[in-house]
Amino acid sequence: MNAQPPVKKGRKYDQVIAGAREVFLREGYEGASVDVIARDAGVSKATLYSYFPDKQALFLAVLSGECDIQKRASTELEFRERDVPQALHGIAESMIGFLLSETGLAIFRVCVGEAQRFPEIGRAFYETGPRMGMAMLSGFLASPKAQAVLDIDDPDQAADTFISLCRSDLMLRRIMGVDGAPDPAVISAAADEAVRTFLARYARR
Amino acid sequence: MNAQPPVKKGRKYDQVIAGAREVFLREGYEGASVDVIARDAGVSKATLYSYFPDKQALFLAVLSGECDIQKRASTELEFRERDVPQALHGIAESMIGFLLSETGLAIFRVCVGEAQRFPEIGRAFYETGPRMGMAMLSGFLASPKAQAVLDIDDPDQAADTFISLCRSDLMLRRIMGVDGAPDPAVISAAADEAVRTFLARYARR
DNA sequence: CGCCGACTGAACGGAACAGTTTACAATCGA
DNA sequence: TCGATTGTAAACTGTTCCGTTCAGTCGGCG
Repeated sequence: MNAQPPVKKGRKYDQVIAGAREVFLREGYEGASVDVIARDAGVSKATLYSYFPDKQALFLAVLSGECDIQKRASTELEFRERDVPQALHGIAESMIGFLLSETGLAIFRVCVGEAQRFPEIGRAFYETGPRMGMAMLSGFLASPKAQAVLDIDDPDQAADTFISLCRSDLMLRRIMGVDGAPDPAVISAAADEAVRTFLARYARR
Repeated sequence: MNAQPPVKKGRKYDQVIAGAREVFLREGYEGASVDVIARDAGVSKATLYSYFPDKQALFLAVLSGECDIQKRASTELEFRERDVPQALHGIAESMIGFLLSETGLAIFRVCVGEAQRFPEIGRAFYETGPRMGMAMLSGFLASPKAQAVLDIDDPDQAADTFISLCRSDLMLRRIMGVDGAPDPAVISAAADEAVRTFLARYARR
């Protein structure tokens, strides 16, 4: 996913990416037509094809950008709260919030749908998103500060458990279009529930 | 999803469905072409169109069938093990096994990809799959036998937690194509982990 | 000014696709 | 054996789509 666009000739590059992003995330790869992308980006098709050799390259460029965003979001998780349970609650809230956000869902949807056709996309999504988040969280769980309160042998396993608890029925209902946008109070309650279960398993006693 | 095919005229119906199933689950809705489906089903395109008015109806018929299968799988969960923790382990194993199976993944993938375009499919998947499984599990958790061992106020919430624990990083890696088919021992270990966390939260003490 | 690179709009070729039609063959009940 | 139902192969229609081409516009710069 590190293939830079061969040359960034002109000033409309960002515009093309933005339009493509919107259409691809809305329609998927097969569903998106290059004509629609060009129209949506406010750019002629000729211009679009001067930046990218074909539809697939454009798609990969868009997804690569989204993965970078995910990566940044993961590394910005805030562990420096006063209190370990509070820190966990904060992490759970921001994770759930991202998972249920329109953007987070759209990326997930497209990656699921296209991971077969473009294996590198599935890989890149996993590495920059869940894997990165897990690594961050695992690092925190292994820190002396966390270990003072938590009894964790396998931080990776524990991080997996924590994230799984965040990925609850709520997320499934959003993905499947059963629920609409979530109430912040609902997110907070879900985070609470996740932290309670996690502490029940891992709190020192 | 209850719209029956208008009439089941002839003997090739099942053949058509089988072919369509294979292609749709492999390629998604947009990716699947009717010509390929017909060829794959060993049937002429004219025959196909004598059973179904259009591609969309065929797609809905296939997914409707898959949902029925899911439903049956959910209702067949086995709760009558000697021991509650053993029962939970068995449930976790069969859930994880299904989630990671080629079939389970394919249905999930297609539903995620098409839930936008066909909202009723997202709904139907959720109701016949996760919702149904949750209801079964919730019923078990509320039963006197389980309540003797478990301290559960909100069985639905607890069922959600249990299922979330089953839907771990393992599933994500499968969906994203990072991992291949899972080793049964790995599934058993994941089930173990899920049950341990669940019991830590809900076991009476 | 005159030049040049970026961009446009529109058209086009060729392919794929959904769905229809037609002319013909297989199957089967009576 | 007959006739009706069911299926087939292949061509065909009309649309959509990707990717290319080209004549021409625009804005900046020497």
